[in-house]
Amino acid sequence: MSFESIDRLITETLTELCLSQGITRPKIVLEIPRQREFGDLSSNVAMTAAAKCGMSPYALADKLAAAFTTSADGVEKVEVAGPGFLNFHLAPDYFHRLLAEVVHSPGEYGDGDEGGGARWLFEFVSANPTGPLNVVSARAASIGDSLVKVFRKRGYQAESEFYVNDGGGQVALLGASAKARLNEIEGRTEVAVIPEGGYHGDYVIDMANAWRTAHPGEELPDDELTGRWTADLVREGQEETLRRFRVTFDRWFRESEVYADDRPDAVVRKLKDLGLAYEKDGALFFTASRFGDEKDRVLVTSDGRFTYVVPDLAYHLDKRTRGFDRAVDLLGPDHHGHSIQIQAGLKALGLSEEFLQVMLVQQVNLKRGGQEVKMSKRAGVGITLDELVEEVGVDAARFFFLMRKSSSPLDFDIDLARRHSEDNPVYYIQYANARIRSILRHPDAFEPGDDVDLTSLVEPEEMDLLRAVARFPWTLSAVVRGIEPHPITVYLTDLARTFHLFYQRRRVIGDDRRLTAARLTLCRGVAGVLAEGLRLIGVEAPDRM
RNA sequence: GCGCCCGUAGCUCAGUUGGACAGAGCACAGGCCUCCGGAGCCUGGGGUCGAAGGUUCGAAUCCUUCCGGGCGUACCA
Repeated sequence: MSFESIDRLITETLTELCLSQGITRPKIVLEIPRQREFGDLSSNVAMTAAAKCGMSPYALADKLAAAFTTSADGVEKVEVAGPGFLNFHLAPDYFHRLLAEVVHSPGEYGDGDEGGGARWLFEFVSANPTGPLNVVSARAASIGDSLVKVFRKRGYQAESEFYVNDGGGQVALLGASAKARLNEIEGRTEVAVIPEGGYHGDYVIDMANAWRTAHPGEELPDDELTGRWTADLVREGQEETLRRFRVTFDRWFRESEVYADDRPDAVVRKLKDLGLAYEKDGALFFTASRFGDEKDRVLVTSDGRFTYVVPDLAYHLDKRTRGFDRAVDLLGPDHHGHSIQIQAGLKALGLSEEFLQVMLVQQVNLKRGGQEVKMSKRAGVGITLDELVEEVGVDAARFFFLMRKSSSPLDFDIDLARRHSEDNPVYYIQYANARIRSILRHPDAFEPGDDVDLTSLVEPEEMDLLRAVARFPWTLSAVVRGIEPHPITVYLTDLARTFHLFYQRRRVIGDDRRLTAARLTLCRGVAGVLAEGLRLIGVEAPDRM
């Protein structure tokens, strides 16, 4: 009997007992209790529904429990405990069958259909093409990529997108900076001044040199053209960096594409038509304060240019037009004000408030030797994603970025991340997998076969492992509910720990062939879940370390 | 001022859409390799869940206020 069928039987029984009466089924029906003695699953329905059913929690719980003792297979016993909890103890057989499924197709274990094919677009990183990616982008890349993978696994049509801001003033500033660098290289020092707020990083020198190589002897174009050319190069570098970080995007969407059909104009026109825009001080304002913003916002500046929010609104409308049911934006903490503007704008333009979900990914504090490592992309100093990966490796970096909830600032301990030792959680998990693979490689190991008899798996360490395996789909479901991949790292650490304990106390390969076969199968199942879990967070699961 | 995020063990953090005596790692103290990988395991001490009210059968979790910390608050993107 599965979670779902228990859920169903509770609902049916409840309906029978309390009859219609317009009673709505309580929300939380089943959970995995913290304490082992409370069973494998527990339910609080008796307490939440007691008043509505006109019974005491105990009386209701007893009646519900009775429904199970008669008809449920897979459920070993149902107890009423505490203030009225229903505790379900599942039979070992339930877990044995589950394990057989896992081993049969480990890549499909944890698949779900709660998405129902809904189309979700995840936009993340979306860094300006004006410099190398920094570590906040790296964190967003880890989070976004994992979300897409998990959402797909749970039945969503999830896609990833990188929005390239190649149209703004920052790009022209990059162009001016590159020109200054080129002038500097070629000895025209009197015009080799990087403008106020420009880009000082060494990569700009590389860009200048690249320009010269590509255009020998040519005059320098204006800032904007130089900027666009340079930005293209920077963007390619970002894509390459992300590829090395094992993050690829379904689409790179350029701001310039938004301009193609004069869509920013259309946005402004529509807001005007709706009477939600007005002129003041020579600029055009949007009545954002009527849609939850703290004040009205400028759409068109007094010198006739669109502010950032206009093409961005057009871009988000485009997401809807392309047929996405929901859009999720992962933004840096400095974009908070902007996200409110976008939400207000989309609401004004008639989109439902649920359409866009903004997740603010909090900052990353790099620490080395106990000291904070400061960074500033615009000044060209600090740690880039490339440098971080070179120092700690992709596996550690991706895992560390998911060790905290994305809404919490993350302290990234570089020393710990590069340490290949027991206190590094990445290796702790990978080690569990490598250990299993090593057992499976053992000369006395064998292929248990599909009809393996698992009934001998009854020891506490074995049951703990089976329960941990059973929690995997549960964990993924939590990721989807919270739009937050962090539970995966917590889960994998726990699964690895449970395995290490099992390994320490129970020998897999022994004289009893039936028991050996069962335990080999258990090992394969655990390794399968570890590998699939690691895949979802972009971390490798090596057979040897 | 306003907005968002965060205050849980000495340190870093879990705590599943409120649930049954608050968990883990690190650090500290002690133990475990004839035997499938010791990158591992076991035992132990440690917490008025920032504070005070409120809602509830039940609160670390929800509401209010306060205290403390971080970030943001542009006719930049």
